[in-house]
Amino acid sequence: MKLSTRGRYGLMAMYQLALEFSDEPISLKYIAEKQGLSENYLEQLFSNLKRDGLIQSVRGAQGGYILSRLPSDITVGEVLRSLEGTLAPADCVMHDFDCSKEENCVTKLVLVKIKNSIDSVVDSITLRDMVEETLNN
Amino acid sequence: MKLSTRGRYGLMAMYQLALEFSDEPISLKYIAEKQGLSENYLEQLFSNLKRDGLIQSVRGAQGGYILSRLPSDITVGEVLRSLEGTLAPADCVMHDFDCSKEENCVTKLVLVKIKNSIDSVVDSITLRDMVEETLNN
DNA sequence: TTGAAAGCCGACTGAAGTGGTTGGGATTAA
DNA sequence: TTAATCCCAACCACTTCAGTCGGCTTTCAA
Repeated sequence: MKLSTRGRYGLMAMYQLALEFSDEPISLKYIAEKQGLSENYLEQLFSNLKRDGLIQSVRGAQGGYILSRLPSDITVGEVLRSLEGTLAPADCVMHDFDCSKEENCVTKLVLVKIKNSIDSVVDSITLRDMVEETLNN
Repeated sequence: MKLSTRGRYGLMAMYQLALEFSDEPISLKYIAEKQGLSENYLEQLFSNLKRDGLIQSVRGAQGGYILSRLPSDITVGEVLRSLEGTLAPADCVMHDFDCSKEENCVTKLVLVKIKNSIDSVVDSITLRDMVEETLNN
């Protein structure tokens, strides 16, 4: 029931982008150093985030990445789902899943409750919230 | 962010024990058949559940397992933690973990919120709740 | 104009985790 | 005494994880 490093690292990186949000792109190298992560690995994660429209890239020297939207308009849930896939605790809780033993599966009801609870938390926190939480300390 | 089969299968098995709760032990073979699970695999899971005092075993022919407490007194959280370990979405959220970058880690605040949310859901559902949910359908 | 800085992309890899299986005990009711 | 049952440890194939590596392409700045 662990979040993989993809989700965690990606969130740390997105937080950094939010923290230094401006019209200037920020390089992967900088983010990796700032957060103590592998630049090459982060690259893979950013490809997901870009594909899902959460960040934009600027190629060439002095290039880097920028958030596609305001930090207040990007939720932790969007970031995690982009990197981890659905946050359902089991496949049978996903929309398009056809569970053969649909009836009689009380366990599924429990799993759905867990999923909803996770969703409601991560969708209620934005990158801006995270930034503000830093500033308050 | 998935629950492994350990947690899911174990919960299904415990549900079966709750459903047929009496003073007679129920054999692993029966549970495995009833829920469509591997008997040998379930065995491993039951060793955890027994170690953690959630079930008691009766050896020998006509033996099997019984819940150690009333279904209404065993929560889904206890079952899942016995099988999966802590339900924290990352190691840094566990009690005894010493995170080197303790400060400056906003991500951890988010992870803690996720953990608390999961805990409160699974600790609020008992095996009896699951049984009742079946009977209502 | 040319080199360095950056993003882009696909292949590869060692280590760990998952989801079991197998075999051989020890106990006990019938 | 035998079959049913729990107990235990080892093994295994497969997948996922957490990166690394090498070689592109694009673009700014000197």
